[in-house]
Amino acid sequence: MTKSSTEKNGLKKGPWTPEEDQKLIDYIQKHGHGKWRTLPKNAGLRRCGKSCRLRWANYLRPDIKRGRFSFEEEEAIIQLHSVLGNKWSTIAANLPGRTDNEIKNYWNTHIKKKLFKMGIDPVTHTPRLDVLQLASILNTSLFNSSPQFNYPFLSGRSMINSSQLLSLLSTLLSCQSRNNPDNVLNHNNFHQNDNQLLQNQPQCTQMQLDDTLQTFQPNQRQVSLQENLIAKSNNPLNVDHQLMKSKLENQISPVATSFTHQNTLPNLWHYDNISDLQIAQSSSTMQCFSSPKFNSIFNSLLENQNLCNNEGMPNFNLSSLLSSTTSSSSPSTLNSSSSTTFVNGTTEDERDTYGSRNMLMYNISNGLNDSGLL
DNA sequence: AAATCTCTCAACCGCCGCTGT
DNA sequence: GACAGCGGCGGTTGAGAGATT
Repeated sequence: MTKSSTEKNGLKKGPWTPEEDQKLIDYIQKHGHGKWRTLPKNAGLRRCGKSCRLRWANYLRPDIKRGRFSFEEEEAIIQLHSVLGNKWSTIAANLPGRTDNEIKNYWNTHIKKKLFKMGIDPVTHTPRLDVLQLASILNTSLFNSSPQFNYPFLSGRSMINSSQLLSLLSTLLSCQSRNNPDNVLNHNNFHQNDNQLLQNQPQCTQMQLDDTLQTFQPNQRQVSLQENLIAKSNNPLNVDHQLMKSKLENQISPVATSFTHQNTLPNLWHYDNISDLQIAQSSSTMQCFSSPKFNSIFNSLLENQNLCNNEGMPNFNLSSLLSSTTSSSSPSTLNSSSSTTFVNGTTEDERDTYGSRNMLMYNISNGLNDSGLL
């Protein structure tokens, strides 16, 4: 039985016809909405009240904005979701002309995937643990012992742009998990399509992986967003998440706030305005990933067939991996895995680095500071 | 050109909280 | 306080369009 032919208790279900839409519009324009239970009968519709309310709220309402989500709207959704979770109606109240259903769909079909590919857990908005552990290994192996790979503008820092590493490693892990896509996603309560996402990753031949490495161009917006999320997850000001959440929920006005240029951040998804800094980052990253050392580590990762255990957690042997790939590293580098592993977030160095860069804190409502408190 | 696969999003379902009796 | 009715919300489904083989 298809949606279009479904009938129950004499009530029609499935897609609405233009005639039904017109009847509903005419009735509401004349009498207003509300009393959804009795509305369909009065309007001459063979639909349940719920169906009418949904049709009106999600499609027929005159103030509904159609079309693609803007980058500003996307930013807002991510920021609001990081605080509110799946409170789609509350999120929608802050996006003029957007419905909760529309936002929910957009989240599930676009943003969630995008965040996942960036190495961010879309549920917690924190870096994926599997990616973090790999990043830790690579960071330790590559950069602590290879000063030439440090970014010029970060010279002297042992921890370089980890979010770029996260992004690459997320890609790599996605390829890696193709043989067992459940590995990475089981613990995230993902939508069915998310497994498809991983299954759709191309088979990782060496040539394709080389291409991945050669063409990997970190996007500054991704980097900024990741860094912001990392900062938030480690910022002591954000510890009381519940308090922040309730403050925000109280603060959010049911009257939608429009997003002006001044309270939104520059659109960093675009590749168009690549700054010198980005070029420097990209070229340095290219240098890193084309290094023999990186290839060595990377090949070891690929050869490791037991990357994740049944719980979806990384399950590789750090010492064997490092000993097989970092023969030129100093003993202190090898031992440093215990002190620099990201398991609970980041190192002291990174807290310092990311904590000062709340680059993408979205100004959700006037009066809220960066921690979400008044 | 046809078959198959993938993605999107409108619509449904079930649950929950609020309100009135 | 208990119950019923209703509206609202979030999770899920599946038709159909578009992309790929």
